[in-house]
Amino acid sequence: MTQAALPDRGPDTRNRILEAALDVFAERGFEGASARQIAAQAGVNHGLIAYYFGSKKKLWHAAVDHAFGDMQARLEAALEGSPGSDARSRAARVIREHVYYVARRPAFVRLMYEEGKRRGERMRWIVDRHVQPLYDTLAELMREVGHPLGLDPDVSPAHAFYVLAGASGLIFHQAEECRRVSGLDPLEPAAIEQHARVVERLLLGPPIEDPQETPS
Amino acid sequence: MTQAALPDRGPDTRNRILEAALDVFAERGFEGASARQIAAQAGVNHGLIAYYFGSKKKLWHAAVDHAFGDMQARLEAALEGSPGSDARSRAARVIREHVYYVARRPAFVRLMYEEGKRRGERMRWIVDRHVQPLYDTLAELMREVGHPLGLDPDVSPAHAFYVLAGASGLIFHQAEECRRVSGLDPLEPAAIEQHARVVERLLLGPPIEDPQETPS
DNA sequence: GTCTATATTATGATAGAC
DNA sequence: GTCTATCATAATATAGAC
Repeated sequence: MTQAALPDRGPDTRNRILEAALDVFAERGFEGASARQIAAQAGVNHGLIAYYFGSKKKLWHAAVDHAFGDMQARLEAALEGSPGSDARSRAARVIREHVYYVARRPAFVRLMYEEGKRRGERMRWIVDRHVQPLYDTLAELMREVGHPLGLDPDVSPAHAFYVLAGASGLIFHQAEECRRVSGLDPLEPAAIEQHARVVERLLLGPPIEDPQETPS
Repeated sequence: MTQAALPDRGPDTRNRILEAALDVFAERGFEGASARQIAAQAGVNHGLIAYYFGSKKKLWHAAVDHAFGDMQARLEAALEGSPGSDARSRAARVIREHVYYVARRPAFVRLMYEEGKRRGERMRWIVDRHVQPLYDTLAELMREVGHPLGLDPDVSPAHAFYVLAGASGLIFHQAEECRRVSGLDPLEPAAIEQHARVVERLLLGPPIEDPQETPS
């Protein structure tokens, strides 16, 4: 049961560091995060970061890859899970899946917002490796769905992409602020469901079918 | 003309530090920003920060107050500038004003996103002093406009508030990422106007009047 | 009002004991 | 695999010269 205090817990230690790194990098940014702080949050000695990852920079790369692992699998499942349905239904599934994913991992959104705002090698790396495939998938899906935002076909999909990303994610990115300013805890299940409904309706218009099932 | 290299330029030096502080705090966060870096960007000696503001913390407070000065004046002007018009028109003016403001001062959005994600005294200070009045104004405006998002009256205005803030601001917050992933420069005038149209239509539905004038 | 010098602390990285 | 000790560097803040 309580094997955490024993030695020889290598794989577990490595994962604990990766999870802690996502949280701390997301909260403080790469420069603001200290390796000692990540180690403390993971409950391990700070020397182990060098042992497992070599440097703070390599730890950051590993943490981002780790975080995108889940998400891509979930989005692909949402897209392929309903193969026969129409574009609007698949778009609705993707939107709901995204809202629920983001609500469950606010640190993921914070890291994305943090790194996307600054030119530099980390931004280029994360965009080319992870954001670009997402963007292409979403742009294709929006093309199929027929521009429900009233966009002309020659308008860049970037507007819709960032409207979706911002409308979905900011309330969870700013969860603490939201609590203080409005009294609403956006991480409450009812609030997550409400936000998913708002974003889906916003981007796709009123539902024309039965409501989608709640992502697990 | 070129008085910048002479001594006794007190008020100018102070303002240069405030503008540089907004940029650097927005980009690196409070902890990640160094007073030396702010001084370097302002083109002044780093000792002057202690002279004018006493500490990095007090400089941060002053920079935030300075940044909110503009914005509140602009939003009030947008609300009061068309006293006779209906709620939808005033909401459209506020939304367009907000999109244009955010596009022109991405550092402002970055600082708001940066500080809103973390519990702490800076978040409490900025919310109580600046965000809360904005939220109350927007919530009242949305109540008047009749919940165009299809929200029930008992749904928290927080959903719409963060949908608006995220949909409006993220593309400018992530301007560098947007350029790389899509090729679109969101700070181009045509892109700003396009984004304002998308967000207005998204939140308020298709326009029923003549198009609003472009904010100056 | 501007700048230099320095005290103190914290960081990333490494070497080596167990 | 894990932990302690240590080094070189960079940060904030302060004191004080001009």
